[in-house]
Amino acid sequence: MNISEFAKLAGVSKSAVSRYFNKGYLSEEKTIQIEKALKKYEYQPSLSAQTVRTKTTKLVGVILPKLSSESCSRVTEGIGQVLGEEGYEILLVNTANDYHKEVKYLELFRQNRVDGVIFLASIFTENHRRVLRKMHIPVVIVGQLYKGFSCICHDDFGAAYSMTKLMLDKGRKRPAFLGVTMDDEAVGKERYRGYMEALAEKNILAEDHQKISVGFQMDDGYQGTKYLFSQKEKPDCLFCATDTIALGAMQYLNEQGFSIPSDVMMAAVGDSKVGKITAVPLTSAHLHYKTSGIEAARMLLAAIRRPDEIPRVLRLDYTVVERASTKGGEEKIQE
Amino acid sequence: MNISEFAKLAGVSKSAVSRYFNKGYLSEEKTIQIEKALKKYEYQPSLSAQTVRTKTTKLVGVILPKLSSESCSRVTEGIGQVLGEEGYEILLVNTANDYHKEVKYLELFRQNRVDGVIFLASIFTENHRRVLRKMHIPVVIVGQLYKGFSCICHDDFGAAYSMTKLMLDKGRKRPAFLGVTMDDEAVGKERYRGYMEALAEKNILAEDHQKISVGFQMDDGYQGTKYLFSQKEKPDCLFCATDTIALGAMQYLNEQGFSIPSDVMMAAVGDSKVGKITAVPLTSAHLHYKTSGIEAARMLLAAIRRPDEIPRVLRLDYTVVERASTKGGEEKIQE
DNA sequence: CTGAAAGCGCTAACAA
DNA sequence: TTGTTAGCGCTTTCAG
Repeated sequence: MNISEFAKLAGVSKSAVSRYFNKGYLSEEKTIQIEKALKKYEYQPSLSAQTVRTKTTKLVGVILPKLSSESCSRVTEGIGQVLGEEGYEILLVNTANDYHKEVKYLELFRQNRVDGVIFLASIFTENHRRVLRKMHIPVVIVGQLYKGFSCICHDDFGAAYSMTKLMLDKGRKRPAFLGVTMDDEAVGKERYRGYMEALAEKNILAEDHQKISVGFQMDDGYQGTKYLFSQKEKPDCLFCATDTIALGAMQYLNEQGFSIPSDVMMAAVGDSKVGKITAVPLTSAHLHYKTSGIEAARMLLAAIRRPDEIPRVLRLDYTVVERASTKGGEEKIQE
Repeated sequence: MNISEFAKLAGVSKSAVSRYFNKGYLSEEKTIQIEKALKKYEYQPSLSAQTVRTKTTKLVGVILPKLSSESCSRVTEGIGQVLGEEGYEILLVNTANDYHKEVKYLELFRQNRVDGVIFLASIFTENHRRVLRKMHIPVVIVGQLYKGFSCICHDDFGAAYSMTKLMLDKGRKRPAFLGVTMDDEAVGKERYRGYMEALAEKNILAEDHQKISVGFQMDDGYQGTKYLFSQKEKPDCLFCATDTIALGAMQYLNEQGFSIPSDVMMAAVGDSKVGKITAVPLTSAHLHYKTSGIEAARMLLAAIRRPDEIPRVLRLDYTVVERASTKGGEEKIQE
């Protein structure tokens, strides 16, 4: 049923019906008439027809690299919460870590599909920059800092710094670093910088064989740790860029009979669910993923409503969550 | 830029442009003309205007109870994969376990928002039934069997049966059951039935105090186990309806000094990532979540293309994954 | 094969 | 306040 048909049934004009749904001027009499008809015929305006006229879709595109990752799904959960309250819906695309697809979907959204885009970013290429510059709808980037755009990011530097310092403050002298590609500014570079800063403060030198970059999977952490512990001087504490990587590291250390935290202290960033349930619970910097989603949605909505707003950056703080992997190992040092 | 403007720029008629994008009859000459203009002006047809005319949105609504749950995100991943290949996109709504919202979104989709709906279901109420009956677009239900609708589901009965039998076959005599609400047909009722069937085969009686229904969280598993082990006769094996619940159970058993599997064998259903990394890895029935998403998307697409197709049900098999929580505990019995 | 023209269902400017 | 009317950008007859 369309608006004309329904208007006739309700005994009012098309405009009255339109005004009813758009909260325009309407006498109580007609309002009641329409409401009565509504119960009888259950008419609903066509969103696409509305879109053709108003140029707004009430849709927000969300681009993410991987849905079945705890951090991404929590961010998306936050986004959905805010958007839902405001009558917007999520158009979700999962790029499965394919940067090619990221650009493709960005271009797709550039049509008239959505009113704005939230982009859970990992790595930026020249292609990203080019297509992002050409977007004529608001975009908010989550998880990375990208000059010239509105961003919600975490304090990756601070989180890594605190985690490393926590271990060094307990007397550990031979730290090792398990990170990810430096192409990832936030998780790769910033967390590396934080680690290095903590070492510098204690005048500890970080030699190349005490650092390694690996992939994001558990097994990458396993292999990386194997490498780090194949050196003649064994590390006495290990910083991991993510919890997942730390899990792999733990597995290797367990297999080799190292005890955590007495032989090797461990700390990571992310504070995912899994870190809490390992045999030795993992010390980690909690990142407020859901909050980042909530704030991203708010920021985007604001930008949609006043399109000439200048870009802004919101950096969310982290929370140190100390668990057994760095606790009570101090004595060992005193031996 | 709209089609008229672009057509003028390209030196052809609106219809020619429309035909170009819809693969209608068009001479090579005009095709080339349009392609040349396309490079220069980067015109893209408006999807909403297309929708007004064609009544198809190229959008599929996905309703799920919780995004940050491994099973849901894996299903959604599967859905996205198939849909992406076919040029459809996902309109995602997260109901946060609010059945009220499920119905609300179902109604929302009933407008002209989407071409079809995939519904990751948990509990069915009379409201669900009512609104589902009134949908005039195809719907596929995932994870539950619901008479009269197309469904993709798992063999919950079989999975629970196999897991329980696995433990009983190793000589365990005092099983206990940690399940969820019977309102959930699949996870609650079916897995309970599977458990009971395995017991019946061995002529083991299941007394009320050896069974309990709890929530879906880890702590619910913890509390439930506390109850089960507060009885005078301690169970020697424990079936859990989900891995998450089993994790909570493990935590309690560890704290109480029970050893797994020698004192208590454990098995669950779901085979989530976390079960692999616990101190004692968890035996579980692997459910093919991603596959269920893939098949749901395929089924929905088929229904969209031939709307008078009759409903069908696809039941996916499970895979037994035996890990340490049921291994090597046999000796204990022989004592 | 092509273009003109009608119309999808809606909103908004306008005059009443 | 209200109804009439002119489009929004597109697809799809229809006649050529």
